[in-house]
Amino acid sequence: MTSPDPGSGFRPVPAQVDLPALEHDVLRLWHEQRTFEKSVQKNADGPTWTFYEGPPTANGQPGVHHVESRCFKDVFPRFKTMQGYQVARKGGWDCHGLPVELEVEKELGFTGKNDIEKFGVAEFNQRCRESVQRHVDAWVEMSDRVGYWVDYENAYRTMEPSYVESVWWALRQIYDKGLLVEDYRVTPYCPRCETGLSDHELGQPGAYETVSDPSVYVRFPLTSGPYAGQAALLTWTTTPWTLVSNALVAVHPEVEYVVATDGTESLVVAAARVEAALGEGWQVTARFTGRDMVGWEYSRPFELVAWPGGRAHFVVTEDYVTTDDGTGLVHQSPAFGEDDFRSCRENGVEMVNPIDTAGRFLGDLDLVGGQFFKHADTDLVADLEARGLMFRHESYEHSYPHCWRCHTPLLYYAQPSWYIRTTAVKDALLRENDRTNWVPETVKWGRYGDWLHNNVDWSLSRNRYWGTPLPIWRCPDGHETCVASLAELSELTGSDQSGLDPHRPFVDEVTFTCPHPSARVGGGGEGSAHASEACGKVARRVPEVIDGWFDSGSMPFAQWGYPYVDGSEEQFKQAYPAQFISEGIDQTRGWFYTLMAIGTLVFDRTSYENVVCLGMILAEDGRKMSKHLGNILKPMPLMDEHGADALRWFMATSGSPWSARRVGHATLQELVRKVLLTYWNTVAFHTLYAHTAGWSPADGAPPVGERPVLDRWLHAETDRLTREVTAAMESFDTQRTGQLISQFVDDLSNWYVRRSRRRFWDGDPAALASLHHTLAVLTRLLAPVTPFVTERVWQEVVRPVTPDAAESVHLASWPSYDETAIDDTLADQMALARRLVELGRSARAEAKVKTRQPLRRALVGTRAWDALSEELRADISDELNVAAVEPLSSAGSDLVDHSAKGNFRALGKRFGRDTPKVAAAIARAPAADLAAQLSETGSATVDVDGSPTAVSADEVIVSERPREGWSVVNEQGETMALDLELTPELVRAGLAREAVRLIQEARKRTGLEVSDRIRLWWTADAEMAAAMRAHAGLVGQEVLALELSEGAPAADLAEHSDAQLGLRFWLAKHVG
RNA sequence: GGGCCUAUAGCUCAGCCCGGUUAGAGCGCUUCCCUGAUAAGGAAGAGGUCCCUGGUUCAAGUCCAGGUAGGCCCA
Repeated sequence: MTSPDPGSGFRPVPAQVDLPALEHDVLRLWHEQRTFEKSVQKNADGPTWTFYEGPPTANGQPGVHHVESRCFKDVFPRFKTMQGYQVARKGGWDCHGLPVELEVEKELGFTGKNDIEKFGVAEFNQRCRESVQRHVDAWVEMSDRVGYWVDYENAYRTMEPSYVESVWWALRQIYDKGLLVEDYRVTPYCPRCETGLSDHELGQPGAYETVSDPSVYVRFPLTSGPYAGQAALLTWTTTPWTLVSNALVAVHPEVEYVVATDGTESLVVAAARVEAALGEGWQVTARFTGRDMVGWEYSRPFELVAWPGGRAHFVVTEDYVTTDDGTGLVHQSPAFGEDDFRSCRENGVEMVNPIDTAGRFLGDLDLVGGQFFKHADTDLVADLEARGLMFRHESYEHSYPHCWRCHTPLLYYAQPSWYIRTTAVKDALLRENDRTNWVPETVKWGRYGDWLHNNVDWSLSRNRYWGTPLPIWRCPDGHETCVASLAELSELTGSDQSGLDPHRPFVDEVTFTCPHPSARVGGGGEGSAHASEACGKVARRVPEVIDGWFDSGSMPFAQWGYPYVDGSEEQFKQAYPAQFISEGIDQTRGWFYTLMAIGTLVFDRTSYENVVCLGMILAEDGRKMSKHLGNILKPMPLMDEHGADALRWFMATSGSPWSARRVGHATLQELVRKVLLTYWNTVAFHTLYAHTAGWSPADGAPPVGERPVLDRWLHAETDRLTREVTAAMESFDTQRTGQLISQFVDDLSNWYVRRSRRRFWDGDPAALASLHHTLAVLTRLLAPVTPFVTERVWQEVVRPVTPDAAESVHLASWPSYDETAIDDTLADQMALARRLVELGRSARAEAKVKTRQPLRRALVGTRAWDALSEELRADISDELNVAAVEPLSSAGSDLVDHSAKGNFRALGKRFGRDTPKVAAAIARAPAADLAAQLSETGSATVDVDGSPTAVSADEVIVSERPREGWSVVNEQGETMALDLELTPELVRAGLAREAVRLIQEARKRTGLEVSDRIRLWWTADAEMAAAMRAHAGLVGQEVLALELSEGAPAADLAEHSDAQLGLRFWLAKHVG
C-alpha cells in the first residue's frame, strides 16, 4: 500500500475488494510505519490503562478458540488507545509446568519419572526449554495475522531467572506471613505424573469424566459387640482396591440402623436402605442408632497387608455419612480420601498405604502385588466372591477425576506437600472480589464467588522437574530457610550464586550451613540467624517445584522482575492493578483465581479491576472442535479465506461472547457480505463521486443546519451512534457495538445513500461533505473491532483530504459527539417517513403497479401528518414515484372508512382492571364519529357500561381506510393509499422511465464510465415514440445524452432493443 | 447433590432488565419490485404450543415459583 499524498484529492477505490489481500497490505503498512509502537508512544503523557497478557503456554498449535481471546485482548486496548490512554501491551509466555514435561516425555518415549531420572534432569529440562520455543513462532504468526497488537520483543518468559527470582520473592512474602506450610494431606494425585494436583487443576476442562466402576456390597463379619458372630456389617464402595487397607467403618451417629435377616444370614444396614441395598424378603430383627454401634469390631476384608499395631477395624461415627446411596456404612482407608484420612487420624489409626507413588500395589503383596490400583479391582472382587464376603456386585456410572493432561485416573492420596493457606485470606479474597467488575456479572458471585466461598488451601508443590523450584532449604533437624533471591542465596552459601540457573538440578546442588538457632524448628518467621547457637547442619533444598499456575498468577510483578530488576519498582507501581484482563471462562479457577489470590496474599490487593470472561467456540455443527470429529477449523486458513476482520467481527459481535458460539464458513460469509462489504461499498460510492466531482472537504459546504433533511438526519444519527457505541465499549459490550454499527451501516447505505444518489451524481457539496463526515466517524468507531479495512479506508478517504489527519486510524482520536446535535424529533419523523415508504411499496406490490409507473397521488393517514416536513413529504413522493403526497382527510370523508381500537398500554395506566371494558367500548363506538371528535377536540366520549367515559387521542388508535379504486395498506394506525387511476400522461411518463432504465443498462453493459456523456439514436412504436418525444429532455438528462436523435444512426453501431416496450436504440460515447 | 448459562420460525439469533394491541431480524424457500456504488436493497407469501406446569396481573415471550432438556463449572 502506498502512502497517499495529502491534498491530492480522492481516487476511487475499487468496488470489488479482496479483503484478505487488503489485510496483508495493511499488515505491511503497520510494520513499516511501526504503527503499534507509535500508538503506545503517542499517549506517553496520558493516563495509563493497564492490560495484562495472560500468557499462553506455547505447547501446541493455536486454534480458533485462541483467536477469540486475542480479539478481545486487542479490541479494548485499541479503543482505549484512541481515547488517549497509554496502553502498554507486554507479551508473555508460560514456560513451566507439567504440559511441557509431558510433551517432552512423549517425544522421548518415556512412561514415568524413572525414565527421566535415568535420562538426567539437566538434559530433560534443557529439552523442556527447547520445546517451549518450538510453537512460539506459530503463535506469533497467528497473533500477528489476527491483528493482535502485543509487544513480543519484550515479552516475559516465566522460565527467565529474573522471573523465577521474582516468584521466589513472592513466596517468601507468603512464607513470612506463615501461609506457606508443609502438611500431610490427602490430595488428588496423578500416579503417572507422580505428583499431586491442585484443586484448580481438577477444575480444568476434561478433568471429570463419567466412568463405569464396580459397585460392591461387602460383608464385614462382626467380632465384638451384641451381634458378634451372628451378623455382618454390610459396607458399600465403588473402589474395591481401597478395601485392601480398610481401617474403619463409619456410620452416622443419628441415623437408625437395623439388623435384617432373610433366614440364612443377618446384616447390619441403615434402616432407610434395607430395601434398596438388600432387596425383598428381609425381616428387621433389631433397631439402634449409629451411636450405639461405636467400637463394634469386625474382621477386615483382606489380610494382604501387615497391620502396624494400634487399634483398627471397628465402627466409628462421622457426620458426613449419608443414606442417599449404598448401605449407610462407609468403609475407610487412611491413605485414600480426605474424610478417611482425617477420621483415621482422629481415631488413632496409623497410616497404612499399600500403593506406591506410581499407583501400583507394593510388589511383595499377595494377589495384587505390582498391579496398577484400578486394575486390581477384578482380582479383588473375585477373591471376595470366593471367600463368600461379596453380597452384591454391580457396575456403577459416576464421574471420576482424571489428570487434566495425561488422562490417568487420579488417586486421592495422602502424602506430604506444600500448601498456601488461602483459606486464611478468604475474607480478603471475598472483599477483593467484591470490588472487581466481572463481565458477565453473574460469574462474580456465581461460578467464581461460589468457588471462593468453598475455597480450600492451594496445593502448591509438585514432585516434578520443569518448574520454579520451591525455594525452601531444610536441614536434618527440620529448620527451614525460605530464600527470596539469588543474592540471598549467595549470602547464605558465602559464594556468588548470581549466575545460577534457578532450575533443577543446579539449584538442588546448592547447600549451605543451616543458620537457624539449634533450638528452633520449622515454621515461618524471622528466618534470621542467631549466630550464638547456630544449628550448623547442612541445609538442602526440598525436592519439589511449584505449580505452574503460581508462575502465571505472579505475572503482574514477575514480568518486571520486581523487586530486583532496576526500574521494576516504578514499572510495577504504574501497572498495578490492571484495568483489564480477558480470557476464556475456563480460566475462572485458573488464571483469574491465581492472579487474584497472589495479589491478595502478597499485596492485599487484587491485580485486576475488570475481567471479561469468554465462552467456548464450537464448530459449525455445535460440537466441540476435535480431531476425533474431524470438525476442526484452523485459524490461518479461515482468515486467508474470509479475512481477520471477519473473524474478529464474529468473535466480538456474534451472539453473547460469554456463551458458547458456533463458528463456520457460512456465518463468516454472511457477515462479510452484510457488514464489511456494505461499509466498503459505501466508501467506494463516496470516493467515486467525490473523485468525479473533484471534491475535497476544503471546498466547503453549507452549514449542516442549512443542508437537506437527509444530511441533517445523518449528522444527528452519526452523533447518536457515537454516543451509543462509546457507552457500549465502555461497558465492554461488543455485542451491542456490533448491533449498533451494523444497523447504522445498513441505514447509511440503504437509506441515506440511496435516497441521496441524485445529489451525488450532481456533485452536491452538502451531500459529499455529509457522507465524508460520517464515514470518517464510522471508520474510527469500527477501528477497534475491524482494524484492517478501517485502516485502508482511513488511508483512502480521510488522510488524502485531511491535512492534520493521523497517519493511521489507530493513531486517531476516538470520535466525540455533541449531545445537543442528537435530534430525537427528527429521528422520529424520519422513522415515520420510512414507515410510510414501506407502506407505499407494499401498496404498490399489492396493486401490482411497478414503481417505475408514476402515480398521481398518495394519501397518507397518520396522526403525525402535521409533523412531517415538506421536505420529508417530498422525499416520500419521490421514493414512491407519486406526484403528490396528501393527507387522507383531504380526500373527503366519503373516501375513508375508519376503525378504532384501544391503546392498551395507555388505557391500562388509567383504567387498570377496567381496561378491557373501555377497549371494548372504543371498538363498539362508531369509528368515524370517534375519529372526528378526537381530531377536533383531542378527546372523545365512549359508553362504558352505561356511563359516559372520556378517552384521549393517545388512548385510541384510529385507522383510516379508503374505499374503491385505491390501493391501501394500513398498519398500527398509519395508512397509505395510492390513487391508481392512470392518465395517458402518466402512462407516457412511465414508458419514458422504462426507456431510461433500458438505456442505463446498455450504458453499463458497454462499459461506459458513470461520468461519460453519450450520443443516442432511437426508433420506437407509436406509444413509446410519443413518450420519448414528450420526455426527451428528461431522458437525455438521465442517461447523460448530449445529443438525442430519432432514427437510426449512420454509423455502424450495436443495436439495443426491447420488443415488449417497442424500443430500439444505439449509443456512442460523446467525444469532446 | 450444588452454582451458573441456554431454551423464541427449518437454521443462526434479537426482544426479557422496565409486562401492553398483530412476537421480530438475518439465512434458506416461493413470487414480484428496484438498481448509472453494492457480493446489495425492497414488498408479499410460507414457516411459531416463545421448553413445560402453576402463580401474580385487567393483561405474561417478558415478572415469580416449581419442573424438563442441553451446556459449562464443581462435588
